[in-house]
Order: sequence, then C-alpha cells, then structure tokens
Amino acid sequence: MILNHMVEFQTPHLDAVFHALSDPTRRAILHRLTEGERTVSELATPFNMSLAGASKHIKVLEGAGLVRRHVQGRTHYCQLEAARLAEAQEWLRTYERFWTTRLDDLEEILREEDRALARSSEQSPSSPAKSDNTSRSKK
Amino acid sequence: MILNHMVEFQTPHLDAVFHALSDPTRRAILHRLTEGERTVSELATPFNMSLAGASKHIKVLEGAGLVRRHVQGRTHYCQLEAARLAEAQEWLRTYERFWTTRLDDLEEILREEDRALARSSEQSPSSPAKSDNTSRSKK
DNA sequence: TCAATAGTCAACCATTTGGTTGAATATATT
DNA sequence: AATATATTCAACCAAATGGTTGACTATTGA
Repeated sequence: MILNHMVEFQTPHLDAVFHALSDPTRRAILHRLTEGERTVSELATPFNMSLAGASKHIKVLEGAGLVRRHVQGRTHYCQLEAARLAEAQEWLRTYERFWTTRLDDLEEILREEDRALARSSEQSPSSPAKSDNTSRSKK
Repeated sequence: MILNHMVEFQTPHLDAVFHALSDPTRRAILHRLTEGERTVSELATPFNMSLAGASKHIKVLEGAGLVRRHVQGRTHYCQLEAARLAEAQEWLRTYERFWTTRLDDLEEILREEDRALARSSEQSPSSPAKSDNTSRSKK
C-alpha cells in the first residue's frame, strides 16, 4: 500500500523535466528555441557564461528530452522538443480544479473538504472545528 | 539587449515552483493534499523517511508558495495553494503551439521558422540550407 | 598544411540538495 | 508534575548542481 503510493509517483520523466525547467538560463534557452533551430554557440552567446557552461545546460535539457540535437559537420543544431513539456502540463492539469473558480468545481472542492474533515475528525475527534480558517470561508 | 533578455526570465517564482515539483516525494505530497488538509505527520507517514526529512520537503513546498500552513496548538495543518501551479502552467502554455498539431498552428510555426531562418542566415549567410532536416520536413 | 572555429571532456570548486540523527520547544494528556 | 506527542532545529553527510578553466577532437577555410 505504501509501495503502491510510491510507484504512482515514480515518474523520472517528470523529475527530469521539472528539474530542467527550474533553472532560468535553461528556460531562456528553451524560449530562444521557440524562434527556431539554434546552434550551441548561438544559444550560449546571450549568457554571461562560458561555452562549456552553456553546453552543460543544453545537455540537461537534452537529457530531459526537451531538446533534440543534430550534428552537421562541427556545428550542433538544437531544436525544441515539446512533447515532454506537454507531459508536464498534463501533470499540472490535475491541479487545475484547485485554482479554477467555476462554481461546479468549487462545489466539488467543498465536497472533498467535507470528506477530508470527516476523515481527520475520525483520527482526532477532539478538534472538529479544524479547518475553519481554510478556503471554506466562502465570503 | 542582453540584459533585456535576462530580465525577461528572472522569475524566481518559477525557479522555486519548478524546483519544488522536480522531486517525486514533493509531488506525492501535493497530490495527497488534493484530498484535503493534512498535518505534517500525516503527510510524512507514507514515506520511508524521517519526520524531519518530510518536514524539510514541506518547507520547500511552502517556500515555493505551493503549500500554506496554519498551526493549531502543536499540530501544523498543511493546505494546497494552487495559484503558483497556475503560474507554472501559464508558462508552459507558451509552448503549447509546439506540441499541438492543429493546422493553423502548424502554419504559424512554419511562418516563424521562416523568420528564424531569415535571421540566422543574416548572421551566417554561408549556410542557407541550415534547417533542412527539421520539423520543416513535412513528409 | 596550418590556423581558426565549434564543441566536448575532465578536473576542479563552492553551494545546494536530500537525507540522517539527536536535542530542543511547545502543546496535550494523565 | 510527569510524560507523551507534534514538530522544528542544528549539525552533519554524501551526492548533485552550476559554474570555471585548460586540454582535446573534429571540421572548416586559407
């Protein structure tokens, strides 16, 4: 049961993708690639960083499957590979209902909170007013 | 101009959010919080990890603004705070057109690639056939 | 053939990360 | 008052991260 829970989140894809996106230089590189294919040195020049440094970042992006590279002679052309970004967005979509404020969603959220309340007051019946200062305060 | 480019991506919010999401334990904690408010020890138990370890993860999530905490006596209740996830999704939305295959999007992509090609051949006029084996190769 | 260009690789470095343990703090319970 | 519970804190550790430099490889151009 614990194992079940863990396995459900053993998604190394997402680990790598989110980690790749957590660096501003790498996000800038990705953004640059939306304009089209770019060579490694083209990608490196805007940054106050050695070529080797930029090369490392590109390799991280490649490792996360966000960039593809094709070598032509001595120059390496990098291309945005967006599929894995779609996976990341798909993961985020699960949480959409927690920031959308549409009424039917709100209703569902309230129902879930009630269930949560019920369950937590089973565990500690002495504090029934537990979540009085949560999103439940619908003013 | 270089500075412009850098500033555009100085979004420490996103740094923190994506970094928080890059760890499977933390994603599992977030998922758990979709079921409702949870205490720190409730969140910690499913993981093969000390309480202090889990506490650290929760603090990372809090630092990224993904979790809010309200203390009641000795117990700390954690709550999902999805707004920053929305920001992350917003960032990803910029890249949607690169994985959607709707025809009008494709058309736009091709137009942009042309512009990119034009620009890069300004920079290095000797390689006009640069992106012959890119997404441009439409079967 | 020789020099310049494009890029990687390996070694190194400081900092961050993800984890631990043991002690400390604060609240509940008996 | 004494004990148990919930949690943090501080110190520590190994590994990963983001960066550097210098040497190496391979291709291109003169």
